[in-house]
This record gives sequence, structure tokens and C-alpha cells, in this order.
Amino acid sequence: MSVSGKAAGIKDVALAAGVSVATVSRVLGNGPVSEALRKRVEEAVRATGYRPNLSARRLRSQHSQTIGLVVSDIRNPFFTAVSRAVEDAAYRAGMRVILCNSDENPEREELYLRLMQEERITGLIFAPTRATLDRPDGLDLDFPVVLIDRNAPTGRHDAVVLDNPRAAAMLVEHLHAQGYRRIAGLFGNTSTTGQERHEGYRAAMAAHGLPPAARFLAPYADAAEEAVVDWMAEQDRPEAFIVSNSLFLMGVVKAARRLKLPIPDGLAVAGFDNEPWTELVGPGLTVIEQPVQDIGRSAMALLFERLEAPDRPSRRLVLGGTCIVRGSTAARMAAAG
Amino acid sequence: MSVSGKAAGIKDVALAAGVSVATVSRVLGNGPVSEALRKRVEEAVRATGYRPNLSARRLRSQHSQTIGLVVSDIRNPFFTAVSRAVEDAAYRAGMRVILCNSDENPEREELYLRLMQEERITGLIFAPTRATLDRPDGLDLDFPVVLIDRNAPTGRHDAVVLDNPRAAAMLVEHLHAQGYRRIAGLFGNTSTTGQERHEGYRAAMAAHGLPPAARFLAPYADAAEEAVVDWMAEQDRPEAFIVSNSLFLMGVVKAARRLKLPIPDGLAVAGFDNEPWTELVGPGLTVIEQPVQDIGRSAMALLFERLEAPDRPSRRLVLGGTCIVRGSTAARMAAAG
DNA sequence: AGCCGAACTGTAATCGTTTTCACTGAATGC
DNA sequence: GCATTCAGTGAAAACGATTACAGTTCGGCT
Repeated sequence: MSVSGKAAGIKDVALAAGVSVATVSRVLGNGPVSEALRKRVEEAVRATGYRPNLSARRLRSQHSQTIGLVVSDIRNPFFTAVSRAVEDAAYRAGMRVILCNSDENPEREELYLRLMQEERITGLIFAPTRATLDRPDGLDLDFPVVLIDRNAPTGRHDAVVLDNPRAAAMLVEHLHAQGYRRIAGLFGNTSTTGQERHEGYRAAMAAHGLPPAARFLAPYADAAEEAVVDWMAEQDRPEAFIVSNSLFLMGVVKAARRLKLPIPDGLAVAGFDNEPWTELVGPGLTVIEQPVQDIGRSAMALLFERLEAPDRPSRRLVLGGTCIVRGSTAARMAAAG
Repeated sequence: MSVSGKAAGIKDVALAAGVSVATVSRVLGNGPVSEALRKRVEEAVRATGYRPNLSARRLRSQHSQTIGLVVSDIRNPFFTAVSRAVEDAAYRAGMRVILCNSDENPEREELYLRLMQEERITGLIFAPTRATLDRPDGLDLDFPVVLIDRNAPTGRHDAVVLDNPRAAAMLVEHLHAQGYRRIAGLFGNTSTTGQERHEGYRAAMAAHGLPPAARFLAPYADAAEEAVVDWMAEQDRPEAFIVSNSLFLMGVVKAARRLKLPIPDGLAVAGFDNEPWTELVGPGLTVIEQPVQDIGRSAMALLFERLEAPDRPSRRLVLGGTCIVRGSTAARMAAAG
């Protein structure tokens, strides 16, 4: 650490090493420099406590070495897990990550997209809100975009998503095999993910000749709780719920508790995202586990490929989920409907 | 959005508006410009789709308008909640946030601190690992630092922390009042937080003439699970556990389940962080709720005050926690020890 | 010996902004 | 009516790095 007042610049290093700034820059950037000078410069760097100024570097070299990551809910462990994977991959590639959280708020999201442009990011990994997805120019950006979790209907962008219909169908299959018939569904109304899961649910129910019964909710646990409480008061009350995210899972568990319905005998439930606590509540909750690690890594991989070949046609990577069976969907007891 | 190939710069805007670049810069930065020109420039900005280049702006103006946030575990909902609060406050002040996750890994942490310097951040909000805290020059950085969650023993830095000893003591008091006597403690060994909570635990136990029984663990749920399983096999097995974080809470619940001990009759438990799921497992888990929102906001406030008065003596803000009582610490049944 | 190319090195231009400084009119004060 | 301010404007100098270009040195080849 230098004792002088201001932070050392490349000029100070050059002076200390008795070379030109160009030479210093070259040893920093692995340019061709003789071993002797390289030694001297490295020594000077250490002595001055020099730290490159990334703003200057980025301005001059015209690439930011930065990738953006805009997620829709940072509290959702799915996204924190993905962002860790993305960050690891980025770091290994010598890139920085700017992580932003839109909170499902289109205005916030737009603000962050603008920020990304102003940062001149190299590429974006993006879980867009529905509003942005629906706007025809919502994804026309100055940099390559890889969508995660949510899918653009146009298919013009690279994307890596879960096989949502299949995953929802797996849950239906499982519940059906366990003896459940009146299976209801709760799906998020803010993302394509909810729609796709609903689609898989609907198809699987139809395949078994069962009537689907689905509702679409805002992404809050309370919404699910209320919906379940209401629903269970109706005639023909469901035996089981399939829900499309972990907030709803909480809501259903709360509702069951409020209604004093034991899980699974009073009410079975299955959902998405294998969060640590799903193992701990009640008899354990049956969930679809998403390959979060893979999703993050693959998104980065797609992004890098896109950067190398900007004109290659877009690709969608569809990953399978794993059904983690727990007590919340134990075989249905023979009982009166 | 311009149709031209390259992104528009301030020069293009100036050209389009028929003014000098200086004028454009001034309307962008609220400098003194006549109403007429301001109109023309704003129109030109819209027409060209101009977006400022933040690297250039930062380089020239010599302040980054960026604050750093280095947390030790992004999966910990405590930190995600804090970071949301920080980001909100920063955004309202027109600043950007760089969020980094050290994962309790000192090397990663150092790397990120270096990055912060290279980004020339305005200030840092920091939950340091113990290694960094113990190194005498670990917190000698080029910018103001506000510590959160963890506390430097030297007290040379601004900090906002929970009243950890008091919070742990609250749990002891509560358990004692509920009739528990053999109260064991599990504390994290990576942070000062664990130490402080242990200290409060120890003192409160002593105040009641109870013998303390504490162990320090690595921050994994499994570590806690094993510790509990082992411990419960010993003679003089604890009636209740106090744990210093939510990972340990999971571990204790898992252990209870493995040992077929009902909560709280077989084993009572209380911990920290009021995460949504703590309400749902077993009879509900008694926890200390931290004022996460407040912590984030206050950290930003301290940072801003420090920026305005760099030489003011350092200050520590100690916030109180709230004890959320749930079934996991229900009154002890009269039973054989 | 003389020439050529390879391997380094330094000078200076450049990246896209902000900001200093000088300058222009027009308005004000006497 | 003339000096004096003043608000608005533009030309050009930074900011701190990278990099194109032009030397310089040196070794090998003929």
C-alpha cells in the first residue's frame, strides 16, 4: 500500500519501474515484454499498491467483461442458486456479474435493462416478467440475451428452461398412482412457467380422464392459503393440490393447518423446488427438483456460444426435473370421498 | 432506437441537435441551459436512442456512484433480505450496488475486495469472514466500510449489528420460564456473531445458576444434526437446544426426527432468523427475528453519513431482536429427567 | 559487412464523457 | 452611453487506461 495521498495509477508504476506506461500495460495484459522488465514492473506494481481502474480499462478497450443477470425474485432460492452457478461460471471465464432483482415489477425491470445498456454489458441472462415478454420489442436489446426459467413465445432467443409440462405431468402421474383422483392445481399468474405447468397438468389429467381444476394466483403464499381455504369449503373438495412454486406450497401447508387437515390424509400436496425446508414440514413435501446448477451453467454456456457466433439460430435447452417423493403424497387411504 | 450500426454517443446527439457536446452533457446533468436548447437536445436524445456510457462517465467524473455489498452467504435469507433493503436505499439515492457473495471463503472475499477497489466504489457494506476480521489490516481499505452482522473487535469501523448477547439471553430466559433447565447451545464457529450469541447464552445460564453446555460448529445443517444425535446419546442429555442460525435449526429438527423425539416434549429448540418456513415445521419454531429491513437501511444511512464526514469517530448501531414464540418451546411437561 | 526480420519498447492517439475556461450578447447600473 | 455583470454556449483539456505505429536493438543470413 502506497503512502502517498492518491491511489497509484499506471503512470506512477511506470515511473517507479523506469519504463513507459505502454510497457506496464503490457505486463498487466500479458503482452510481449522481456523477462527483466516484467520483473521490474511487477515489483513496481507491488511497491505502489497499484490497482487498475476498471472504468478506464473498459472505456478504452471497449468491452466490459461483464454479464448481466436480471432475476425476478432474489428471495426465491431457485434464483439464488442459479445466480451462484452463473457467478461461478462467469468468474472462471474472467467476467464480472451484475445481479439485479426486478421483484416481478416491470418498471424496475425496465430500469435495470436500461442500466445494463449503460454498463455496456457483454450479454444478459434474464428471467423476464410477463409484461416484458408480452411486449413485442421487450427483448430487443443491444446485447445477446439468454432467457432462463421463463420462455419467450416467439422462440427468437436462446433459453434454458425446465421441461415444465413434463414436470407437472410427473406430479399428476405420481398422485394418480398413489390413488388420488380429485387433484387441483394452483399456478402463478405472472410467468409463462405457471402457464406451462398448468398445461402439463391439464394434459396429464385429461390422459387419465380426470377433470382438471386449476386456478391462477398472484405469487404470494397468502393468495394460495386463501384459495385453498375457500376451495376446501366447496362441495367436491380436492383430495390433493399441485402447486407451481414454493410460495404456494407454504400457502397450502398453512391452509391445511388452519383447516386442521392432516397431510396427506386430509389433503395431499406436491409442488416445485426442492428447498431444504420441504423435507422438514409435516411428513415431508413431495416436490420436483430443478437442476439449478445445470441451469446456471448452461445459461452461461449458451451465452458464450452466442457471443462467438452471433448469427447462429437460437436454441432452447430443456432440462428435466426430478421428482422427490415424500410423505405429503403417501398412498391415499381407502376412505369415504 | 437508432437504426445506425453503432450505439449513439454524446457526439451524435450534439450533431443531431445542432449544439456542442458540452451542452448535451449539461442538459443530461442539469447544468444551466436555455429552455429552447434543452428541448432540442432532449428531442435529439430520444431520436438517437442515446444511452450514456457509464464507464466514460465514471472515469471522467471520478466518482463511481456505486456501493459494494459483500455478504458471506447469499443463500441465507437474512442476507438476501438485507441486500434488498440496501439496494432499495441505494437506488433511491441514485447509486448502484455491486453484490458479491464470499461464501465464507476468505480467498473469494479477498478477490471481491480487490474488485471493489478496482471499481473504485464509493463505500462498502460488508459482512466479513472471521479470517479477514482477525487479520490486523484486513479492513484497511481505500473506501469507507460499514460492517453488518459481524463486528470488528477493534471497533474502528462503523457497524450495525444485532444485540446478539441480549438476543441469546432472551432465548435462555424464555426456555427457563417455560420450565427447561438443561439447555444446550450450538454456535457457528466462523463468525463473531456465533461468539457473541454464545456469550449471551453463557451469561444468562450463569444468571440462573445453570451450567452452560455449548459447542461450536461449522456452518452446515449436517454438523448440527450429527452434534445433536451424538449429544443426545450421552448421559445428562439436554432438554432444549439454542442454536445460532437457521442452518443449525434445520439440523436440530432433522436430528429430532431421526431420534424420533417429538418437539418440544422430547426436545425443545429455539434459534435465530424468522424465516417463513420456521412457522411450518412441527409445532412452529421459536426464533429471534432480526430487523433485517432496518439493518440494511441503517447500514446505508451510516455509510452516507460517513461519506459526508469522513473523520467523524466511528459508530456502532446495535439493534434489538424480537422473540417470536412458537410451539417448539412450549412449557415443559412434568416428566422424569 | 550489410541487410532483414524478430522481438521489444516508447510516443501518442484514442475511448466517451465531464468540466474548465474563454467568449458572446444582452441586460444592468451609473 | 459606457463599463460591468451575467447567463448561456462552445472549444479543448482532462480522466486512466489500451493499442497502433514507429523506432531501436540484436542476431542470423548471405
